[in-house]
Amino acid sequence: MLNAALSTSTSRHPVPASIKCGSPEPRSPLSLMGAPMRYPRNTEIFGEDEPAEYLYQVVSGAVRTYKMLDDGRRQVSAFYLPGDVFGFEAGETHATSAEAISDSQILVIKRSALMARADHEKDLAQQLWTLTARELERTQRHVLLLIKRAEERVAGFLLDMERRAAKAKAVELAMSRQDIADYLGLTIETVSRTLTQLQQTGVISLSSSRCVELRNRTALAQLNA
Amino acid sequence: MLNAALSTSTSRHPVPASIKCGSPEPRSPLSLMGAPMRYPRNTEIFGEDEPAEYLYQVVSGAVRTYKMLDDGRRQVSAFYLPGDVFGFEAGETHATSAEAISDSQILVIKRSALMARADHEKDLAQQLWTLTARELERTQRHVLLLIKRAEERVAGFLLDMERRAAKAKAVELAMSRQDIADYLGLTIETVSRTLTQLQQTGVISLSSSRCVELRNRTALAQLNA
DNA sequence: GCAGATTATTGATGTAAATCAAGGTCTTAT
DNA sequence: ATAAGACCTTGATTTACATCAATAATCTGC
Repeated sequence: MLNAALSTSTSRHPVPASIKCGSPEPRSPLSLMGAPMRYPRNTEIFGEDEPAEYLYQVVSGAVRTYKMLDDGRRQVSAFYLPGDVFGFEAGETHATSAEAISDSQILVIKRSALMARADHEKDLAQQLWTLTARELERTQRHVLLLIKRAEERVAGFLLDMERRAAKAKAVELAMSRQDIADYLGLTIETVSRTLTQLQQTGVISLSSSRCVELRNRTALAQLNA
Repeated sequence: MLNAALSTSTSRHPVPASIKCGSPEPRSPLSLMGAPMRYPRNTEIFGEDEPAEYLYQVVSGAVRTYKMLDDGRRQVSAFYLPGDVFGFEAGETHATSAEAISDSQILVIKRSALMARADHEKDLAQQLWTLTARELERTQRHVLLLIKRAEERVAGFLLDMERRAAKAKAVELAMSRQDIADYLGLTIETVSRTLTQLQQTGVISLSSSRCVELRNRTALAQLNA
């Protein structure tokens, strides 16, 4: 009952119901001709160690890539939102598996066709190289998150999501607490507690568990330093 | 004295003094024309956010790249051994700082010259792209290490060093415990204790603090799984 | 060889996050 | 509407690692 009191009166609904979450708008960093495909929630897009025949661009929805460890732990490598390109490997096989987090529309581009074109179109070759470089930068930021304390990891994650998400009053989190935990190297309990704590200190506000409003960006940025 | 007894009689010198550490031999993955430069131990090669004018290849010695966080923590991003190429950025500035771990000879190649050549030499462009992709894979393996327990991180680190080092009976660690700790997101004490423990269980043997013999690769691989 | 500095190890204690456990809330289907 | 299941939160306890502190080994120059 202390529990119920806390959750209904103070923590869970401190924001007007009018605040809506926005979904990101598709962007087009690369002029990609490809087949639009639909992937229902939780379906596999490709598997680890499968030949990397295609390159993917999210049109709508969200995607997670991950690796499974032998003992069942899962490391989520990245989240991809509308506009993002993923599945582009240097080698012949995928380094991770990919799944749709929610029902997603995804542009699927044949790798061989792309590479053939890149062979004589320098601009395209350059764009593909840039894609790899961006992915490297993203992964380096991920490393930087993983050496920090739980609160700092969550803060960094929220800022990243906000930066990449549609400009809206609040950030829609497409992924579950488990997904976030596996991305940040934490447990769902720690993620949940940390979010609650950030809410209690007024840094964020959760209108629902998947919709976060960043109320004090300065504080978050400080945690992310 | 328990201390002294332990360290002198059982743990510290269980291997014949004859076991020598090997240093890696220079390899040449890229035919790089560049100026050979000498960097004394602990000198800076480039700084974070500096314009990335050069690409570097280690000839001898060892290099660490790292980022400093606002509160003084240091994240070591990577170690580079003879043959390795580093400092190649997609953007115009370096994402990390780089320092020589030991006195090092390093080939320094002008980026603008390289890029100009790559513009009409497709093979070279391809090699440069591959470099970025390799770095990405390396960083992804680093992420995978950081979500694991201390013992697993150290095991993974040792296996990586062994794989990259010269074929020799034992692996020479060019870097300090602090460097290793900052790479693995641990403290020097935890790194030290973990190594001691691996030695006590017969998985490795330390002829000196910088020279490790992997006695049970299977056990290490299991930890690294 | 010895003094001082640097680096590494070890021990005692503290703490952030994991684990274990129980409810609560939201979603979906009947 | 209600039941079943997935997802999320919260509390109690444990634990892996950090921190604090001291000593030991190794390196460097005199």
